[in-house]
Amino acid sequence: MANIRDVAKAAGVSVATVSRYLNNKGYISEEAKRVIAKAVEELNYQPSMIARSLSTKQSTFIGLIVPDIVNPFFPELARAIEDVALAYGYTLILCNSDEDLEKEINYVKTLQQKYVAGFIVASNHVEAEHYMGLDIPIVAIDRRIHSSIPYIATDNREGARIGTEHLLDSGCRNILCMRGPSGLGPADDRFAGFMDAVKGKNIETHIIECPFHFDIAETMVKKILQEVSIDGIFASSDVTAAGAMKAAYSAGIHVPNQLQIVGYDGTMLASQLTPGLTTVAQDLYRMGAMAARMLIELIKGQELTEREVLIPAELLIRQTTRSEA
Amino acid sequence: MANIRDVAKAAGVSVATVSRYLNNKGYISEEAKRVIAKAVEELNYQPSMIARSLSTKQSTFIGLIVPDIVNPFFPELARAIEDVALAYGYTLILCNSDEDLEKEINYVKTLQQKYVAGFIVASNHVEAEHYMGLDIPIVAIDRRIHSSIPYIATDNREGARIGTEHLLDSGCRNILCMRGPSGLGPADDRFAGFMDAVKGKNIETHIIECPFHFDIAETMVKKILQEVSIDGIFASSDVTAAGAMKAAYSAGIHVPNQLQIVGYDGTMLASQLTPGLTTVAQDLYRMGAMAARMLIELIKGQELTEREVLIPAELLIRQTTRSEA
DNA sequence: CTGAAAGCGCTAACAA
DNA sequence: TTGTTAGCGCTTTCAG
Repeated sequence: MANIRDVAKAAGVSVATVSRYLNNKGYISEEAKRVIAKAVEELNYQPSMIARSLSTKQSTFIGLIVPDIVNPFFPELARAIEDVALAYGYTLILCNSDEDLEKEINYVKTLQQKYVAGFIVASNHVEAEHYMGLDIPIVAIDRRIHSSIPYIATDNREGARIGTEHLLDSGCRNILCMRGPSGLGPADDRFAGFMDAVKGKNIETHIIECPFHFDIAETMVKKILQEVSIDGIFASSDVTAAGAMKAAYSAGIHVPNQLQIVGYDGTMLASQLTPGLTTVAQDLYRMGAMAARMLIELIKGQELTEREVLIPAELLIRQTTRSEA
Repeated sequence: MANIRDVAKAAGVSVATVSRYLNNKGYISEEAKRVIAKAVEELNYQPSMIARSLSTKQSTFIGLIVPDIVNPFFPELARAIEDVALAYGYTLILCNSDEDLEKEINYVKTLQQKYVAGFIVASNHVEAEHYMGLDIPIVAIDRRIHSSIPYIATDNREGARIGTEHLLDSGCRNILCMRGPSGLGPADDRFAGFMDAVKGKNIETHIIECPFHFDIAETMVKKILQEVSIDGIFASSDVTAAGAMKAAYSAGIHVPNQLQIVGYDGTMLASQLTPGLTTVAQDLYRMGAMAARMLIELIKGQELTEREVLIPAELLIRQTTRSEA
């Protein structure tokens, strides 16, 4: 591959001029532009980003750290981030942390060595010290990792309130809340939203804590259905809602006639289940795109107008609830 | 951040010696090793991969090009690739091509500028010329892009045969085959496998071509169910199978009592549907891991023992079929 | 076994 | 407006 010197030679100018041309910096005569453009074209020249990075100490890589891309929550996020990154000339590095602190720290180190321009992190380590002394811009997504780090998420509390209220409006009076792992920010917020909705309403509630896992959810709900009688379930994820649907099916309980269910997340899964799952949808794409935009502003040294942004959730009514009048 | 010169100075040796130490190259006295190790430790030194890349013209980035990471087929693949990449010291760059040739070409160019060590491509452009003159190792996954490019996929034909045969074994005699887009390698192969299974067996078959899209599948199947009478469906993806399940539900047709369905892919979706979807599972993780291993061998300049590998598919029997004796 | 020095390709003063 | 040149941090001959 041709390098900048070849281009300079071919165009009969110095490398400095070529560099200026490439970066639109400083004055260049029209004539110079012309010859350089021609040389670039002829040699099919493409500047080495590596050399540029070494020289400027900047790069066009963005590191995305997620627990596991296989979790259906993350691909859409990643997609959005990738889209805006691409638009701004950045490329995305994908890292799966498995919620493993050591792995995460390792990644941060590795990417630092590779001069990443910034990080977008969906992680939940409270002791996020390894991000602090980094002097690389960071944006936290979905989960707040530190007060000093800009953060963007869905308004989980309000979303859960809306979802639960829908259950109430649909006639449920005896509700099971499948809350997510306590200590996990979004799970706690959703649980709070659930409580907001039922408080003082003379509703009988049952609370279980259930990880975001299909099989476990199915098992837990199967057991619950034998023990108590309920007419509604608020699950704090689509996956656990799907587990609940299966448990109901096995128990011969008809959804939504005997039991109504609302999920949370608005993933594809919810729309592809039979019957279609009513769910509180997060605008994942918007969330990812916004995070990417924030990060890029940070990278460019701009001040953020908002350091914490909450994106509203939206109720998607489908067939697991019967919205009565 | 400290650089190699700082380390050399602190250790009282030359940078060359430090470099040798870092790369385990050439002879170094035990004494030198000791002092350098100490200096590295004290300065918390981490070599700059960028500088190293510039010098060696190699990098530790692997580019993964997929149509869309949101398609549930790809995350698991990406995960596997990332896992082995990480194990070998590489990091993964994620690229969504949207099946758009221009976008794909652009990515290839961009990553070339960033000195990627190799590509893993899941794409289906027959005119894959832009990959040819690249002198960067490439491995194709799921879809064959060129005879000169190593390729790894599931044995789709055999998988489809097994899935269809299961329908036959379960008593179906009147089968709808929802084949994928013709011209697409895997879709064609699966269709061929379906035909292999039914040929000469006095089975009534109906063939429709259906993109891998839930809503479209649902609509098409709804229509079919009104027109003809069938007792089995072979869908060539889980998503379309899910659409078929929903169509059956709307039509009041019981699955599996009146209609049996088998999907293809073995995604999470299949296991989370109610009833659980019988499906032909691809070992996506294995496929991805193997692709990554092949690529890394290529990067290291080794010869591949096999340039084309087919991974067997496995039938996962769940509740949408009634395996009779 | 070790060190000096010449690059890798590009950017950014500084001079002209 | 343009060119010269000194780095960026590391690798790699080539002498010693």
